[in-house]
Amino acid sequence: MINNVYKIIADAVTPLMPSWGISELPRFEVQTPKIEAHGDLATNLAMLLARPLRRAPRQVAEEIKAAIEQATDAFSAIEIAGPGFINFRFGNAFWHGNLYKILHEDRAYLRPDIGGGARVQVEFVSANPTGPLHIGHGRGAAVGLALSNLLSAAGFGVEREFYINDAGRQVKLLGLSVHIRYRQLLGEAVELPEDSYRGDYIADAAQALIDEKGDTYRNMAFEDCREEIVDWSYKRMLADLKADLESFGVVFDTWKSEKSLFASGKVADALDALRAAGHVYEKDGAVWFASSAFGDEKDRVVVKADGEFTYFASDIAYHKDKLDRGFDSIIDIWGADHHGYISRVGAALQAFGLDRDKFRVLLVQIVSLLRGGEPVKMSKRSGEFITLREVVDEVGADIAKFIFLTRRCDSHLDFDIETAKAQSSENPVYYVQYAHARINSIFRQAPSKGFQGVDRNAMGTIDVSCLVEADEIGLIKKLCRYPAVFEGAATSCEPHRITYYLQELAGEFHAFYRNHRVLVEDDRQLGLARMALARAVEVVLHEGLSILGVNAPEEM
RNA sequence: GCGCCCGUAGCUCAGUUGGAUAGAGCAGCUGCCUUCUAAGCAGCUGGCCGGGGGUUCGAAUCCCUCCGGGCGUACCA
Repeated sequence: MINNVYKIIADAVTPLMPSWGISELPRFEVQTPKIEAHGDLATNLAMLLARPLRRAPRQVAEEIKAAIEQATDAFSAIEIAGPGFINFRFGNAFWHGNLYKILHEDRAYLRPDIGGGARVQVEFVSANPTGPLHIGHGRGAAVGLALSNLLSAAGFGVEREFYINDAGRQVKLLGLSVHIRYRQLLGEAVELPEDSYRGDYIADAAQALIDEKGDTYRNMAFEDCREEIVDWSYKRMLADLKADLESFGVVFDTWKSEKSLFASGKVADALDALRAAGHVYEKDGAVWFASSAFGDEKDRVVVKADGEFTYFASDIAYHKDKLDRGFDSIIDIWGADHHGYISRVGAALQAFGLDRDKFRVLLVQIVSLLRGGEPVKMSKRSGEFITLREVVDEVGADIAKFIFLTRRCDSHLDFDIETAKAQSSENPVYYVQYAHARINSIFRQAPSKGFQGVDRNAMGTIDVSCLVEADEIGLIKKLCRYPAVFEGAATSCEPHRITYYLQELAGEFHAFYRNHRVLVEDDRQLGLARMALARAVEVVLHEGLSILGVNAPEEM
């Protein structure tokens, strides 16, 4: 809609350019005004032209208005207002026409193609397989899921990836922790080191190891069975992560192993390539990547003096590998505490001669878990924390996801379990789902109210021209805003815009529902038209919720 | 010290990438169930957009500078 109008304006005005003495139009905007009195769409073109033409903006606006009226009858009114805005209004027929597009579930309408098939990889969660997921991972998962759905709907070829940190110190520590617990369970008097993992899940793993392997590793030094135990332990943890994510509704396309990057020589190759290009040097017994040459604050170590690779070394190889796999862009979703890594990873990509603009990071801020307004105490060291699974079991996946998506991801989020659990108006999820359920209820009632045999999947043939009341037209206008919201959300990678839109749409529907009967028994035509409108609302609610990864229930 | 993020109603937060008179939800008051689901609707109250400068037709939004909060600043992950 906006794009069409942009073109109409540009085409209508182009013939005027010679007389204005300009060869190019400024980058003007077409927007939906906040206030209804300002029309359905507005452009700032006249104000932008005022300066180069050295004329009063309203005077320029008059000229533009005349040109547009000459060129098209698409608008029912064109008005000049304020400092020089040109406001456009559409007639009811225009809105009825748009309603048909939604009723035909025109994909090109609800899902404008902005990706053009470009391949995007979204990497998210990527939690260390050393313990259960916590609430922060849940937020990352919800954002990653919604973003993937959004981009996929917008015409990108999306691949969801989970990066497994199965090569570093953390998984070794996990293995050690499990081994020691294992020996304790078998009666040995051994102590857990200070920095090891604790928590019941370690003991559970140790018990499972006994069940599976007996006392095979009982009298062995950790070093002698390290590989087997580490391997066994993290795979067990990973299986749990995967199961938790699946029950949260998140499924990945690929699981990329850090260890495999080492095994295939990609880490060594990447460092060699940097070395060959002169971006690597040795100092103090360590190997450094000269990232400061590419905008990083300082150079970074890639191989420590003890010969171990740093986490950053495999990260360099990993991100190079992502682009080598042919993605047009790669999006990482990280916890906000990792923001310092953005510039160094970007530096590495640039050093390889790759386009670092293809690399984008979404930072997801910390989640504060509350219960009834009080912070929930969590201590990682003692293993006392509430897991994502526990939260999801308590409040439900839909609610958790929706709440995670009610904020921009770079702002802090308070997640109150009690509030989330409450089946009350405090809960925005229900508000939206309820609208969807109400519409379904209408269609269930229809046959008993004189509307037998109305197929709600085929309402595109119903004459809706009798929908002329302010509530009705307003609701249609709201529906027509969806594509623009969708496009904005996709291009800015901000799925929360969909969340807000859905709340607004649900609100308008609830008001409409309260004020007008849909199944009007003494006016069949009006009843059918309103059913068509309700159906369109249902389609858009369903569409939006599906992007958020939230269910749209038919009954509540 | 340096870097990144944030500061908007009592609380939690949006704000269409610089637009017109600043928006929701919750909390607080007031009404609305004999009619398709009251998990709902209508109304009232609530603001120096952290402070101060600047950029321009126009700033919550961009720049500078203070104040205040979070995070980062490892041969940790």
